[in-house]
Amino acid sequence: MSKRPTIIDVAKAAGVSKSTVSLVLQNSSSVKEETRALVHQAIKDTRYVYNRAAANLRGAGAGLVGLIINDLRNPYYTELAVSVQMKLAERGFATSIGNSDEDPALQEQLIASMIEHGVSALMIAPAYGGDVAPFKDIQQAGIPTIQVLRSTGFDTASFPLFSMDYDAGGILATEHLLENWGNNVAFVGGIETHDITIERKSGYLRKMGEAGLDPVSFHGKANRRFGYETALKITRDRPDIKGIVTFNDLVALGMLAGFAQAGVKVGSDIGIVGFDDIEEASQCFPQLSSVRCDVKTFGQQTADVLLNWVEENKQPKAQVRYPVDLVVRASSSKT
Amino acid sequence: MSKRPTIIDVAKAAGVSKSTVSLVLQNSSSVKEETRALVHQAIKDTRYVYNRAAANLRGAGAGLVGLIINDLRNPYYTELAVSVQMKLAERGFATSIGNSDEDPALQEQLIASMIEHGVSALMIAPAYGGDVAPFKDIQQAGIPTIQVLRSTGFDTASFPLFSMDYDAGGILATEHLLENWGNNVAFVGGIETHDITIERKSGYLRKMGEAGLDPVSFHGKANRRFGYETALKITRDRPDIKGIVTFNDLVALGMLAGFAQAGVKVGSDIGIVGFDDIEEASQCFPQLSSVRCDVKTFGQQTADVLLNWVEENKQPKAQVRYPVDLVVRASSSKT
DNA sequence: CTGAAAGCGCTTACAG
DNA sequence: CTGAAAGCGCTTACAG
Repeated sequence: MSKRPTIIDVAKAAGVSKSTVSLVLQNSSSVKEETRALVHQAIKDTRYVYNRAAANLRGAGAGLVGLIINDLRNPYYTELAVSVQMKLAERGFATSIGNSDEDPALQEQLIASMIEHGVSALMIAPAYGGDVAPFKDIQQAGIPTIQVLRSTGFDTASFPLFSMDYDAGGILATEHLLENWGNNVAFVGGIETHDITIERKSGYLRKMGEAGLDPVSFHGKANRRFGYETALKITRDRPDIKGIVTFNDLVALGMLAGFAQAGVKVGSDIGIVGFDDIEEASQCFPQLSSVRCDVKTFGQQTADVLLNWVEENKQPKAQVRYPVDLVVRASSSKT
Repeated sequence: MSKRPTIIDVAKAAGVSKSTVSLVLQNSSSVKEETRALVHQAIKDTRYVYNRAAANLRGAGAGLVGLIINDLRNPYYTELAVSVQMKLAERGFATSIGNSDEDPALQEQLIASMIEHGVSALMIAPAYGGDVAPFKDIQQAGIPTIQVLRSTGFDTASFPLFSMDYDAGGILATEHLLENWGNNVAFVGGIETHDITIERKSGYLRKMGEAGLDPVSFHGKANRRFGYETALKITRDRPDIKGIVTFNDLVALGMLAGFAQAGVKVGSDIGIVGFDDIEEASQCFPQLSSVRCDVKTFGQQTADVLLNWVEENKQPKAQVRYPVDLVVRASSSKT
């Protein structure tokens, strides 16, 4: 009741030395099956709980992985965080999480905190505009770290970048709209200078260029509100635009609301394709066509890669891009 | 480069003993200002990083708080998790997170993991149907723990319950619909047997009872899909229903899509009130009336209470309910 | 206000 | 296959 039992208590109860208990705890193969059973019974009897702080101090891994996300409220990143956390748990690791809220200063603080806590590895969807200093600290601490879903133009040799083939996604969306909704196709959403916007827009720009068409874009925060406002603006100022590729589904969903408000029928008056294919895309009205970025599978596999790096010292490739595809639904199917 | 510096290295650099360094690290008031400055300089020079594992082992708090959520993908809980995590970070605590995915077995595993990691406190939005065993373990480990947003009928003396006044919310929503949309008001969503469903429905049942009306309910998972399907079903089978209180906004948002699909105009043919007032409620079309449960403020304040429990040993009250109010928007304003 | 000493609960070579 | 011993990097009384 009073004190947490230690391996010494377990050792006494099992009638072995504490080293043996430690070995059993680590699933070492050099312990007789019989002894192992004895120890496990003693663990139950004493209600022993492993003390990771002590183990960690002595050099064992902390069994904790840090996950830092630029915007955890965005369902795309929520899904990433959940799939990563659940995969880590499956492999026996706890997850320390932090939302940097797109703020490099907060991100720096989170990184420092996680280093202090001795995380075994780090996965970061970075905020833009940060300093390199915290990354230097990570490097010095020797913590395996993967950047995900957003490039910051950062050293990918030390910090591999795992992302999606956004460029291909932009091509698919643009081709589809050009074929079905004529030449006036616009790109909506995303801060113009961010690398991820450049990536998600590149396919659109290329396709428009190849077709000899002038690209039109509306840049801004990648959220519902911006989509909503831009839908109203397009209705008012650019009724000639008939096809829209959005930076992400959130923007597209906001546009759905805006066009509904304005009385424009999406799917017959105008075609829209989102980006990410979050769950809601198939559950709104009209259902939203979207570039499917299967972030759940992405999260699981990337977590596996990171853990393999930790456990087997297998350093991943400097850059990996997962494929994407286009899911066509009512928002871009002429009725 | 090779080895992480320790307080001994810092002590050498500063020309003091390691005890003094430790004292400075803990902001003890019994160190001369001059010495303190010396030590801080040495910390910078040596690029020292505090080793929490060692501190923790010696009895200091881990500086880690565990957060276990039944459904982290639900935006209401995402917002809770984010606001809690950010408040904890502000107060110098890291957050270990786990999504139990409504699975009591997973929840049990997460609790075990967090106890192992020596969390200083725990906040749990519980899954239903769990065993008491893991809670016994928490109790034995003496970890301050608050249950949030969902009651499980569990011992609130040991595990205080912080939630919202759902009952009052149900009353507000029902009164509003009864006044504006006639007597045929239904309740939609939520698993019938869950305590939280009973709480969120209680105000509706009472108001209907007082008005001498028969309640009508459609129970099921609290998600968009169920809302969508129920909207189609109501259109087909119960066109007499003119007002709807939903279990949460997700269900209401699904109904918006379903009614749009069916050609029923929400806000003129039928009135809907959601529950939670997640951000999307004000960014969909038509905008959704909702019972506002300010989960962001709730999360921040509850995190503060939990940390005060940890740091000042102030045990919170057994049960606390935050007030809610009704936000009326287009979905229930007759046009 | 600061230093010397003990000890937190583990893991890791090293013997046997 | 198992035991005795050292030590990880801190904190905490206890002297001075």
